[in-house]
Amino acid sequence: MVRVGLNTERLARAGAELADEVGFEHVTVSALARRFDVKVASLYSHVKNSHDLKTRIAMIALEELAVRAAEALAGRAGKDALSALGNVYRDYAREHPGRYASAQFRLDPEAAAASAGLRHSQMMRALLRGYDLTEPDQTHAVRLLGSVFHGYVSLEMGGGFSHSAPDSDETWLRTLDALDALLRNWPEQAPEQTPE
Amino acid sequence: MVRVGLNTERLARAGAELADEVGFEHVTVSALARRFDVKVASLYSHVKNSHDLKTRIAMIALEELAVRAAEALAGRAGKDALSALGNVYRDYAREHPGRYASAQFRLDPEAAAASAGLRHSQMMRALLRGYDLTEPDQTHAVRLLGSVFHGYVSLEMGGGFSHSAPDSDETWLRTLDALDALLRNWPEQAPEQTPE
DNA sequence: TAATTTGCCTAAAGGTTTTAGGCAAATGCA
DNA sequence: TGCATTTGCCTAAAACCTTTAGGCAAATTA
Repeated sequence: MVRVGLNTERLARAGAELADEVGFEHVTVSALARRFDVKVASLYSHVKNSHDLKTRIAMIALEELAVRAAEALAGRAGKDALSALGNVYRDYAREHPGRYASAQFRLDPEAAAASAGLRHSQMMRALLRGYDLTEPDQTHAVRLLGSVFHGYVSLEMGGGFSHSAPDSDETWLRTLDALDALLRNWPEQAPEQTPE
Repeated sequence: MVRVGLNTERLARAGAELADEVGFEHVTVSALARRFDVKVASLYSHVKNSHDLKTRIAMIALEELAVRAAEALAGRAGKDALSALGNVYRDYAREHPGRYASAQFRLDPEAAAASAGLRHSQMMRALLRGYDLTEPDQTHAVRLLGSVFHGYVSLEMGGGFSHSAPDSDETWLRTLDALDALLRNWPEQAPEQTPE
């Protein structure tokens, strides 16, 4: 009886690869066992359950994204930094669709705290130092940036922008232009609207 | 042997309710059968398979969203229309989280064509008539708006903005302000950046 | 009323999840 | 080196979900 050498780390990494190949929603403990040519039950010594496996995959993705983001931001500021950060998310989603999807997996509070999630918002804040925003606008802007990046990438991955002109690459560039313009020219709180 | 009176329509509607109660990802043919107190196999006369069921739920959600959006836009223009449309998506997601999630379900081309998807982008375009954008900027703006609305709502639903100040409602208002400012002041294509 | 269609059923096969208990390989220690 | 312990993968089994096939009875139509 030869041992394959499974462990939690290897399983999670293989799970991440599997996610990229078949989609995060099709990652199963069974499929992972098959990939190691091992019986399913064997995995349960290394991973608590299916949810645990998915959580670990998500943590890998968040970590990889954070590393790339930090690299991308190093030495850049302003629009240059904005584009670089946006491209990190977009490129990662294209290279690793399953991992990217996993990063949206809802983590329980404990996992969330241990994840790279906080670093992501810290990097957004670092980026915003190149613009002239103070609290609470900075927080609003962090959330807006996150929304645009995530929203754009997920709609694009879902095929929302394909098969219609103009090219999605073009829109992406214009989106970055628009965000930059918006951040440089962040509006005051709008006066209350008076209906009629 | 009493008949419950199943049909495709009722199943899809019940599926949508189920989605709101247990989450779209936990909608199963089995659970739906249980809800009608009927054997699982019975559903397969009305619904092709699990994927078909989910597709139908997504179509319901897209349709309901389109109806709400049309109502919200009627008689409004500019920022007023922008806010109304954004609130449609956000409020729908809060009232019907499972249905909202289903609207992100990737439809195959045939279902997509038959869905209310097109009406959604047409309404975005209608909204943008209140701003001064011509093609291809209008398309860019449609995509940006879709990204922000979807991104914001899905991050907010995922708990991304909770437990931290300022309030998510506040950010939402400022996000609408920001989008309005951006659309009123849509930037020219930015000059190419020269690295170094 | 008879014929047809339709609706729900039983049966069954195959896949995923998860727990329990067991044997053998690897490791640690005398 | 030899023995004890730990660890890794196994078999077995229960529970649940998906899907197909074939059947009988209720509803519909002629």
